[in-house]
Amino acid sequence: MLPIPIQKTFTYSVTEDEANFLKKGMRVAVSFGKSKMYSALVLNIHQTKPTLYEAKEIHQILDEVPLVNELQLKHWQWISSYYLCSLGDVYRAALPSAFLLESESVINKNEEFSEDAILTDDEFLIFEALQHQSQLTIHQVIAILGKQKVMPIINSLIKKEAIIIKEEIYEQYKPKLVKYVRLHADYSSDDSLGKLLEELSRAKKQREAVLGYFQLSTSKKPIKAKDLEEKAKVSATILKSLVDKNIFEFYHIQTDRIQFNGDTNDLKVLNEFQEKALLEIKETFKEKDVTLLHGITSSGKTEVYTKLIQEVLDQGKQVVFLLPEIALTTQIITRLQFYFGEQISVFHSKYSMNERVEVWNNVLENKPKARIILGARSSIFLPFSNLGLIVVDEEHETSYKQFEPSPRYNARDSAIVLAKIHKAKILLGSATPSLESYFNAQQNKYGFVELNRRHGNVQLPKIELIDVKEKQRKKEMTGHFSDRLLKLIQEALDLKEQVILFQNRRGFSPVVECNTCGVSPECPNCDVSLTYHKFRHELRCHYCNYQRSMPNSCGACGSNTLDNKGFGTEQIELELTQLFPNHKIGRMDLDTTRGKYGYQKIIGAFEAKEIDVLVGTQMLSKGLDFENVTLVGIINADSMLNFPDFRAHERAYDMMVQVSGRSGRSKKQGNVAIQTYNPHHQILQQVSTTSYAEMYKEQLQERWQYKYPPYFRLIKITLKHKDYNKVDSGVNWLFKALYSSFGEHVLGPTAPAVSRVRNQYIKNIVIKIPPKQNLAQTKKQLQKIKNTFEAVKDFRPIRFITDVDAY
DNA sequence: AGCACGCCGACT
DNA sequence: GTCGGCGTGCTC
Repeated sequence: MLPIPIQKTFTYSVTEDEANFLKKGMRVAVSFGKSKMYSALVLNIHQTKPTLYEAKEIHQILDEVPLVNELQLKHWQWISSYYLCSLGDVYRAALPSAFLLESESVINKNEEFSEDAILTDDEFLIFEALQHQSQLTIHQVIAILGKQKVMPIINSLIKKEAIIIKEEIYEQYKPKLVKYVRLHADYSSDDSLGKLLEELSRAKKQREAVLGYFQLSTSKKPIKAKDLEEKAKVSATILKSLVDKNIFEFYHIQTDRIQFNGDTNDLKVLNEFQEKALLEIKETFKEKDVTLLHGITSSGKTEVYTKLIQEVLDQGKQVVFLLPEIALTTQIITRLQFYFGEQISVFHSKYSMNERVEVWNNVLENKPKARIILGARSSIFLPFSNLGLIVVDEEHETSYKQFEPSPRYNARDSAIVLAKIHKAKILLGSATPSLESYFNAQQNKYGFVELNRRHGNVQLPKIELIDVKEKQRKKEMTGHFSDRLLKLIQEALDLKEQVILFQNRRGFSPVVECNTCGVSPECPNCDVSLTYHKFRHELRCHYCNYQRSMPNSCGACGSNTLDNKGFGTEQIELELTQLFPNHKIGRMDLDTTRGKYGYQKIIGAFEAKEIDVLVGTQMLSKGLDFENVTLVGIINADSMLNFPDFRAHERAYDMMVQVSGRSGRSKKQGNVAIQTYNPHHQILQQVSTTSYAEMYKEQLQERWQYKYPPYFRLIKITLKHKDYNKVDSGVNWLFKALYSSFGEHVLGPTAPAVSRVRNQYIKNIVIKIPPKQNLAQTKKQLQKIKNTFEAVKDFRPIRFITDVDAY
């Protein structure tokens, strides 16, 4: 199997010795195509010689033991067939990139060559460069010649025997070595110490280093060079000179990059409701593999998880704890480490390549320090061998679904399959379960447990709807704030409590519009208007990251009457600094949380009460736990409700209930203020009374009526190409073909809200699959149609994206 | 996916 | 005349 999006697998030949050594799941380096080298994964070892071609030999075996086990391969196979992508796609997504080494061609000069005269100018240039540098990569050659097409020149040089080309692969993973110090064997006896110190009587610093060494050595642990330097306050040079004098010697030990230092504590005692929930979960697990835990915000789900995890650990099994977003790991990891200490490893995309390799290896070897994996969706690809439990926290989160690139898998659903493969149990937890999961629980497919008492018996927050239209009429709005919301903020601040304000849109104002001609500046690559970001005084496209400085006058009519319409987090932040000049305002959105520690910095500052009011996008809603927050304000609820998506209402409900849940988590009852133009909207009413069941019932009925999940399955097909006409004719052809197979359940073709992104035109078709229709069969049929589509040469350049369960 | 081969436009 | 565009086909 190769890490490229091709359906086929390839057969290579191995020697008998190699065949005896190789096992399924090991990687082998193979050349593929003209020059490329890939790390392929062994899927099968057989003796059937291919008839139509000569199998190439493998280049090298890369692993001592299989890197991927058979359970994983089974899981990958399922993902590939369910989500309609190639196995190669899954392989690529599953392994840390360090394992997927690719080759690069390098050229060396042929020492025997001397007839420079027969070389052309370009060829000579390269040959010249090789006199100074023993080796050149293709990229370097491109840079030297300043042109793209270099292969003909290189080929010609090879032909003239001036250079030699070879493929070089790099082992990308570098183990981290820590330098340790020990005393040279000559000084091992006790009486030699005095002698040694005497010898060094004139080298003060070196003496200190030796003394420091003896102080540290009392603990009998190996001594790190760094620790000694610190302890004795000496530099690395001093140590080096002692090594040169054969007094010390250095040695290295390979260590993991991520280490936990700290104590562990006993699990918290559960309150009676948590205890009851735990018992119920265990009860459901006797019959069901999947159980849904519906626990209202701040009900202490995490404590229930920890008990369950402990029991699985006691059976010697592995545990996965899935989180929708890395933003959450910071808080949860601290909480779980509090109990489980170094048994936890964390795994997500912001970890470096090397760190991920280490976690992978620790799981593969079933090391004690990787018994619990806490991580984002990609954690389901780790090489577990005896999984006992998977916890999917915030199960309703849409970020469990990957959209780009392929495989477009849902980690929650894939985890359910993974659990089944391991015969493990899986617990889905949420305060606002997804309709699909709740439906499955109601249908008795999943076990179902509720936890509806808040921790410490704090009451759910008081939710208040504020009618913005009314407030505007009465002239009681200051900017985007109603007098009521301002009063609540002031009250909270007076009590030295913290406030969270939620505005689901980043930037300053989404639309800049000319008041004279009504034209707004648009992105040259995408079909959207640009968003104004005040901080850098520029316009930015949120789809392709195009940016330009804010123009002074309208590009269409030239008048300087450009005005901001709508608003985002940045503007709210600005208004607040003006309204509350004596308080610290913070902002948390995509723009302020870039980088590995972006989240941590802001969350940390807020926890440390360095920030009084935190303005943010939906990031804020995700399970963060701040004990001093007593007010949550939703600036504009309507933008969430008027989203053209069948899940808009469900999501709006989730989001509002989740943000509300950030208020009043520890001692006193919190407040929530929701500003809206439409306070009678049923979803807002349901939010204000936290009536999940009512929302569920109503939404479910709509789903049935309009043929949506959980009743109907959805497959979305997206076509992309830079030529509009091409996409258009392609999509029409495709629609006809699909229609003749699936009839009225094919919807489209439609252009998405943003119909052009990065200069590519986009068209969608959605296939709805009725409950009775066979899924596998449907996918097969779809695959067939796709093949026919791609056989039309006019359509071939169109990107064809299939997204199963596109929600 | 990546890469070579092959056929057409605008430039040293 | 060639450089470089991308359409087409193939990779064990």
